[in-house]
Amino acid sequence: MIDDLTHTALAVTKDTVLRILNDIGLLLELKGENPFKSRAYYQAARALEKESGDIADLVATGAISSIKSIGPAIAKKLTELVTTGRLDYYEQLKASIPPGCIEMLKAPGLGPKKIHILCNVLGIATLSELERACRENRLLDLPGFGQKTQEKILAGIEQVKSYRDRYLFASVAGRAEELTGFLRVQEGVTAVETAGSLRRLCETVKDIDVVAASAAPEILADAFAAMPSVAQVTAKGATKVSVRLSSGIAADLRIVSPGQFPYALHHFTGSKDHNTALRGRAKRMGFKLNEYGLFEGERLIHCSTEEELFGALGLCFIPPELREAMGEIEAAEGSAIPDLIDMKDVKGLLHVHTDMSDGSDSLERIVSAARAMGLSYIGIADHSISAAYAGGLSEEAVKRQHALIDEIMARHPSPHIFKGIEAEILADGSLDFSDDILETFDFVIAAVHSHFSMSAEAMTNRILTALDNPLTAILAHPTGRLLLARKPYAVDIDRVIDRAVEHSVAIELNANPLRLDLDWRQIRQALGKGALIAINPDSHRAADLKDIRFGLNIARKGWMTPKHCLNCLDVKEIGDVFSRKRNRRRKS
DNA sequence: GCCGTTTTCGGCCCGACTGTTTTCAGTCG
Repeated sequence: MIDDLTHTALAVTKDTVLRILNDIGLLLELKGENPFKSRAYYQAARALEKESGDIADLVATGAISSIKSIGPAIAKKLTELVTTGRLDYYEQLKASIPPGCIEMLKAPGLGPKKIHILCNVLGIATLSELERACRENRLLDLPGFGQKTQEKILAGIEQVKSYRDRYLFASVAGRAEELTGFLRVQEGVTAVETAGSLRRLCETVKDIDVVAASAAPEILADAFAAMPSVAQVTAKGATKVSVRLSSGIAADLRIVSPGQFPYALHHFTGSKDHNTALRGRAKRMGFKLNEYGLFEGERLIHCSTEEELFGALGLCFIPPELREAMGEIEAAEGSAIPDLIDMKDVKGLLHVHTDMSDGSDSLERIVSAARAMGLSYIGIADHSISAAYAGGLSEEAVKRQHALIDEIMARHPSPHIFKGIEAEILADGSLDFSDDILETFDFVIAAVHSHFSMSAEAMTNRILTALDNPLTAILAHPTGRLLLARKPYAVDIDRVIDRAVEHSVAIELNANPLRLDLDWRQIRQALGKGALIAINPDSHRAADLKDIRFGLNIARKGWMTPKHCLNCLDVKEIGDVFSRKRNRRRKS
C-alpha cells in the first residue's frame, strides 16, 4: 500500500524495491491499465521477495533476468532503480495520479475501476471532493453506480476519516526508538523515555510522546526541532516541543528537570483514566499528585523512579501496559499484579504459512529461522483448499507437505514441526476438508475468511459449529478485524469464548500488527472465563515470526501470564494436547 | 508485462457477493 509518496530514493533496499513494484501495480490499476499488466508487477514483487540474494548483487550479475516472473521490461526498470537510486517510470506514474485517489482505495467498496471513473468522468481528486459529490447525488448517473453504491462510498469515507491520523503500533515503534536514541546522547540529558499510548503498548497510536530530563532544556529543545526527520515544528517552548515528522506522524517532547522525571513520565504515560484514579487515591491519602511531583502540602515527596512513586502511594509497580483504569490500582494494592507473559516464556510458534500457500518462504527457511530464534517447535498451518485466493492446499499438496515435513524432521529433529492447517470455516460452519483429512494433521486452526456480512446470530452460530468440530484446536483471528481498515464482523464474542472453553479450543491472539485479534480487552474477558490463548504470528515470511512480539504486547495488555498461553507449553505437553483432540474425534 | 510441449499470440487463479443490470462488472478475501 502506498503510504509515503514523498519517497526519495537514498539507499535502495530490497524492501524498497518490493514496495515500488507493488506501488506500480496499484498505480497502473488506478490508471485503468490492463489488469494483467499490474498483476505482472505484483507477481514480480512476489518472485523477488522469495529470492534470498542481495538485490544489488542480483542486478550486478544479471541474475535478476533469470528470475521467473521478471521479464526484460521489469529487469530493466529494476536495474535503473538499483543503480541510480531512482526510477523515472515510477516517478512519472506517481505524478500522473492525485494522491487523493490513492487514499480513496482505503474506503471499503471502492476499488481501482470505480476510482478511475470518478477521477476521469467527474474530475474528483480528493476524498472531500468525493464526499461532496456523494452528498450532491452526482454519482447516480455514472455507469455502474447507483443509490446503494453512493451510500456505501459515503460510509467508506466516514470510516477513512475516522482512521486518519492514527497509526499502527508497529509502524511507529521503530521511529520512536530512533527518536529516543537521538535524544539520549544530547548534551545535559539524564533520562529519556517514550510515554503515552506507545509506552502503554496500545494497538494504534495518534502520536509519539517522549519525556526527557535535562539540565540544559533549551539545547535539547533546539536539537529536537532541528532533527533531520522533522518536517514542521508546530510549537516550541522551554518545556514542550511539538513537531510533525516527514512520515506524517506528530511527535511531542516534554522536557523536565531530572528530579521531576519519574512524576512526568508517569503523568504523560497515562492513561487519562488511570491518572484520574491515581490522583483520587493520592488525595484520599492526603497527597497531591501532578506531573511535577507528589506533594504533602507544599513538601515534595521524593521519588527517584516510578516504582518509588507507586510505593509512596502504597502500591507495587504497575507496568505501563496495564494502566488503563481496569482494576490495576486495586490489584497493585494487594500485590496482585500478575507476572505477565514474556518472550522467554514462549516455547514455540503456531500458525505459520509457507510458500506452498500464500507465504513467500520455503519450509526449510522458516524452520531454520525458528531454530535461530531458539524455538523448540513450530506449527505449520497453510491455507486449505477453499482459500483459492491464497493458494489453498489441495489434498495432494497436503500429502506432499507432510512428506516434506517428515523428511526435514528426519534430518533435523529440532525444532519439532507440527503439521497444521488453517481450515476455512464455510458459511454453514463446516470446515472445508473432511474429518478424515483433518485427522491427518497434528492440529487444525479454524478460520473465517469469507461471508463477513452475515448477521451476528448467523455468524455466531457458524463459528460455534466450527468449534463443535472435535478436531478444531484453535480458533483463528476471532473477530476478523483489520486495524485502521476493517471493523470486526458482527459476532457474539461471549458465546464464542464460552463454547471454546467448553470444548478446550484455544482462542488465537493473532500477532500480525494489522490484526492483533482477539482484542486485549476481550482477552482479559476470555481469561476470566478460563480460556486458553494461542499467540500466533500468522507469518507469511520467515522474518515475520518476530511479529510475535506485537502479540506479546497485547497479551500483556490483556493481563496474560504464561499459564494462559497454549504455546508456552513445552513440545511434549502441546503434543499431548493435540493428541487428545484427535482421540476425542475417534471416540465421538 | 510475463510466459510457453496449446510457444511469439493469447491467456494470465477464482468463487461469492453486491449492486447494477437484464447478463454482468467490480470488489473482496
